[in-house]
Amino acid sequence: MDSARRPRSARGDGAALRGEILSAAAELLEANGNEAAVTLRAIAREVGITAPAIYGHFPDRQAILDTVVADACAALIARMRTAQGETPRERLFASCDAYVAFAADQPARYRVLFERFRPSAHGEARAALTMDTLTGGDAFGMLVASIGDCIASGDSEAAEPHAPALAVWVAIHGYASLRASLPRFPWPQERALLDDLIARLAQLTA
Amino acid sequence: MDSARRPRSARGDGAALRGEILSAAAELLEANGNEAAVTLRAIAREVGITAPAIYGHFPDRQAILDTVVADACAALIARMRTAQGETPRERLFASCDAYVAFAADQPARYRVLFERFRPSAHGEARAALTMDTLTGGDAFGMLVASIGDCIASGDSEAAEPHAPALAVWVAIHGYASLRASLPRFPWPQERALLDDLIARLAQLTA
DNA sequence: TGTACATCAGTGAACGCGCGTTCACTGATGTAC
DNA sequence: TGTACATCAGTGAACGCGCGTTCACTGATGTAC
Repeated sequence: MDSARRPRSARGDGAALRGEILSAAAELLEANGNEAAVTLRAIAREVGITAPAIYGHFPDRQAILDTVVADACAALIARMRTAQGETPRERLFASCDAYVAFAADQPARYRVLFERFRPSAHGEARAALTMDTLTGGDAFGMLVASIGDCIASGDSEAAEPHAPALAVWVAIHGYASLRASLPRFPWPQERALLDDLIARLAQLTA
Repeated sequence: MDSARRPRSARGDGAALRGEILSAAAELLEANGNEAAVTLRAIAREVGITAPAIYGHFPDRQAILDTVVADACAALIARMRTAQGETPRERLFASCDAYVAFAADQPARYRVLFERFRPSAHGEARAALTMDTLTGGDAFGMLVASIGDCIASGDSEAAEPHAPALAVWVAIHGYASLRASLPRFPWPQERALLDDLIARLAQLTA
């Protein structure tokens, strides 16, 4: 609740407010854990402007949420893409780590990401485009490729990469979601569980 | 949107409305997919009464949502408990099936169930009691017991049941959540994926 | 160099809406005498 | 058997609130002549 008034941007820097609006929206989303808390008035309070000033940068409230989610999606993919590793096996673990770390760092955005794919009662699923991005050539595609590399190098005993990649995705999604939902559950220490899920489902060799 | 007015209950049957309120709340939750849609006025419209009539049966709006979630939690556990099977292995599959089927039938309630465990910014996590119920002696405990039986019968190669049970829980939660979130994803047919997850993570013998 | 003007980056007041909740009430129905 | 009364199961009007969005505006700043 930053009640201080924000100094007006200089002449050419009107676009600076756009970024502050998006940051505030993301912050409100993470702090409250639900989209309903991200109101134009709450954003305005956070940024230190009045609510109508937002309309200079976004056509309506929904556009802000759409952008926050699209940015989060891009960030997740970027994070997976830059995951490093010496061997195919290490690259697979690094990609999964990046995925899980993203969900741990930005749990509300991670959750809202998936809520947006679900076709709603009113109108079609939002961000259908981002679904293709996530499941098509990118996040899921990277898992398939990574497991394909493990098969080629002999690190995985799987016959083909698609089915194991889907199994791994389901498992790391479950891991990320459940850890976020049940922080008080006595989770095993370190990475034992996550590594076990990946190793068994990607059919890695001992 | 049932706009017909509901006939007044007979003298002793005032409690009948309570059930109709809970059904309408659950229906609104499933139809809209979010808690915000479950308003007292929407419930009243659905049932065919006026909103203040609800206060005869629940102290406030939150109590209705709490009850819907608690009922869902009890239904999930009951469904798992009545899952049948000839062998330990079949009983494990049947329990997991029951879990996944519940999430598929009542996706919004399943999701909200977990949202409630998450400690929120304002106040502590609601329904901490139900968390113990779900993770303690019941849903998770049933998985542990079931895998323990598989180990005893030689159906599982695991050394102990706790870690595999957690892995299986994570995986079937991921499976249930992801299928609900991405209904348009090209999921493999039949039960191939789910069975594979369970078999590998519970370390079942071939 | 001075000045009129256009533009930019917002403000402040107001609108109509649906919401949770309260309050006083109403009309049917059972019970006591 | 009749009647006064208590109780039950709600209704209807109203409250204050925060919301998304609109509208007319304002004051600083750059630009043309």
